Amino acid sequence: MSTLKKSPTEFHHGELRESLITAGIKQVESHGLNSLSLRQLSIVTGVSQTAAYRHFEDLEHLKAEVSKASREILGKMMLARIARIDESDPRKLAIARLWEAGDAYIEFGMRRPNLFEIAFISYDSPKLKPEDPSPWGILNSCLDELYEKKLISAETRKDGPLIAWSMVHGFAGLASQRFTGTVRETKLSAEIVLNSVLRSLKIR
Amino acid sequence: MSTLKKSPTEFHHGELRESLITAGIKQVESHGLNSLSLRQLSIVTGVSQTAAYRHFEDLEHLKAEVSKASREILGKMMLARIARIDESDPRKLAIARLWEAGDAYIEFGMRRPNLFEIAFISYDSPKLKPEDPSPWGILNSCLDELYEKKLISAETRKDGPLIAWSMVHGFAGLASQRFTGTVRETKLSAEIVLNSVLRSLKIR
DNA sequence: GAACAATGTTAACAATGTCAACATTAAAGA
DNA sequence: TCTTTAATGTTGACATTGTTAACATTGTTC
Repeated sequence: MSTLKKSPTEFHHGELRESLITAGIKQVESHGLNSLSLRQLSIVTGVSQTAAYRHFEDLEHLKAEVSKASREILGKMMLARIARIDESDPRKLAIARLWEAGDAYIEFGMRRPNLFEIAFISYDSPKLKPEDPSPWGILNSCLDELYEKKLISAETRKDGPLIAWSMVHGFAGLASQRFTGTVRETKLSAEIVLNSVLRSLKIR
Repeated sequence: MSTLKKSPTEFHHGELRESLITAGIKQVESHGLNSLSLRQLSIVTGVSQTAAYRHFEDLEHLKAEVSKASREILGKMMLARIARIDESDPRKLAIARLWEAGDAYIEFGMRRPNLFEIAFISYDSPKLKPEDPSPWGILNSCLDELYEKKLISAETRKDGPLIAWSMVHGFAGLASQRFTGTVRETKLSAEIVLNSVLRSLKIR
């Protein structure tokens, strides 16, 4: 277990900060946000109860880092879906990228609700620099591309991120809490929502 | 203080359950979700540390009730805004009702972010019956009215709740965390979002 | 190689969730 | 009315956790 190793010596772990965040992600994903504790995390990682305090000011800062890591996972999932698209028509490609990015966002909310929860819970108290690539950044790239390909207006380019993110984020949040019925229903609902996003952007 | 009184006798509080929920709302609103504790709540309410256990199975169940109470507050705010509308044209009235309901929802997220947070945090573990009137119910009433007035299609009546709620809920959540800049900007953004909802519903 | 910074450990305290045992009151049935 | 019982509240106790202080070990720098 990489989370258990202490390298290079037995005393110094070597990558404790990263291990703690990784263990935090695992813990939150499998047992929920409330189960996150500095002590248990330290022990699982193979160090003493208070070792984490050498890397995080307090529990809130640790949570903020796990939150950021969750958003990074989400960002990677979005990029992975975008990379998998097979489409030669540049216009269709631009639209497909927005669609897949949004669908990946929704899938993340459905499949990993606990990570989605911590990803977007008030995490700005301990100030963090925006991760790269962030979901917000990816969305803006998609809209940039749509604008370059003349598929949306300048005004829509300006308001689009707000509209698209609100809709997708809102649905993902509701779906992650099973507000929207079964998974099968949610799949269909996701299509409705994504189609509605495209309509809102008034794609030409 | 109603939360402190023990009636009718000194031993029995009389309305402890309601007092605890009310105190919980206050506590969450002013000091955040994490500050909620059974012990402190009991003491604030004027009873012993463990009195709350006669009314709530555990902390999670107490949270679920505070969550439900928060949604009820939101529902009342939406209804209050709807009731304040002065509009004689039935069609304009129906549209205004949806607008005001959505705007109240967004305002709730902005002005009372801590209540908004607990209102829509995974609260379904301890099963609860839907409160009355729920935000979801109010939204559906608005769409019913739009449909009766022939302002939206049957299909939109079906998909509308999902679309409208996703958009408004998503934006409210983002706004409650100041993702969208200053309050002034948020006011403008709210208009953009609500206009986008109306466009998505393809009002005739 | 010595001084210093970084990292990890141990011990301790307060706050909290929770349970068990007990006390008091209200409610219901004789 | 009186007794029994359920509902409600209290006290004491224990485990877990966040957090700090004091101390120990290791890596780094001059």
